[in-house]
Amino acid sequence: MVLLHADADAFFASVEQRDDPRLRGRPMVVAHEVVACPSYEARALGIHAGMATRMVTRRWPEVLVVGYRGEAYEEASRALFEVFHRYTPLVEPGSIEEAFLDVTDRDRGDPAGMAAALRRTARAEVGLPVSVGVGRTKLMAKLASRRAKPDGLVVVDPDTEARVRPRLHLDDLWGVGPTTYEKLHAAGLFVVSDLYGWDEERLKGVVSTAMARRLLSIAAGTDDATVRLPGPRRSVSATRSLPATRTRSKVAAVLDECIGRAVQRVTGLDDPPRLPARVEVVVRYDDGVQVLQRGALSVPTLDLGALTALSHDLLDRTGFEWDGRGVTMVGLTLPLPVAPTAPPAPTP
DNA sequence: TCTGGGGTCCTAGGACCC
DNA sequence: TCTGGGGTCCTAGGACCC
Repeated sequence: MVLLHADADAFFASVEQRDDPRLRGRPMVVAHEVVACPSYEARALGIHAGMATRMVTRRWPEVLVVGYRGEAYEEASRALFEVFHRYTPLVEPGSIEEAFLDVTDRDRGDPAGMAAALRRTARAEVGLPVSVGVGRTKLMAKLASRRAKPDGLVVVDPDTEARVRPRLHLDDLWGVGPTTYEKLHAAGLFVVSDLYGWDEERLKGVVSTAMARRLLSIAAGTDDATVRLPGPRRSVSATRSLPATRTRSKVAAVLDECIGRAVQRVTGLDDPPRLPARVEVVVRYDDGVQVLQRGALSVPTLDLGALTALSHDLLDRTGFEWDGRGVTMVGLTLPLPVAPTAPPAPTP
């Protein structure tokens, strides 16, 4: 197997720098209330995603701030994936800006050459820097692209893999987050080689069944190398951060704007559109706590009136008005049914 | 200092059925 | 009337990813 993991660097910021020459080579951030994506020049100053925008501009007045342009990023993503598909039909999106590509038997024995060609094409035609990692499994390709950033290429060949794999730290594994690592740590497991000698039954006493299987396959070198084509989108969400507020009308107005955006995106997804049967409304408070409320529509619909009525109901149920904290984010998710029915087969 | 504005997947438990 | 074993579907809640 030869897998590539292609990952655009500082994606939102790179799109902005591409579209506005005045931003190129300068520290800048894509941000609303907080920073969503700093350019590499801004990262060099110590700026990272999640910082309050006001703090950034106060401390680094030379940093330019631009707003979030969702449609521009989606268009750039489409162009990027169009390039990916020239190298193989087997493309599994990881997010708007990254994908696994299975190029087994297509790379003419020169995966590095193919990866370099992909990077050149993305740069020339889409105008974006893309880092690429090459490996035998998804994990290896992913670790390689992480190592390749920014704007680089790293190949993990079998010899390198054999050397590196046992020494991988468990919290560097994709899929192992703080909660899981805490459990592994408590069981005395820190690196991949610590898993040698463990079996599934025993590891299931530490982490969930699925996680135990995944970890043991990583230790055995038989981890996931299957690139899966994307299925239909499972949900669409729209959220928006705002300056901490307790004013009901402000929160409701931002939520209404999110409903509009989400409905538009669902409508653009399929023809005819799939209709949500439920709505989830989320609120984040200024102490960082998030509250989610879910509710069912009486009938699946994209009708703005019905969605707004239910969403406002759910918003009330989050208790945002009376618990004294300010609201710093509000939004909603529309879970979508898997495609209703396949189109009828053509009649012979 | 643990976020933005998006997403996916897993698991537990209840409802319901035979 | 109660118990039991087994299956499926749905939802809530988390963990995790960029």
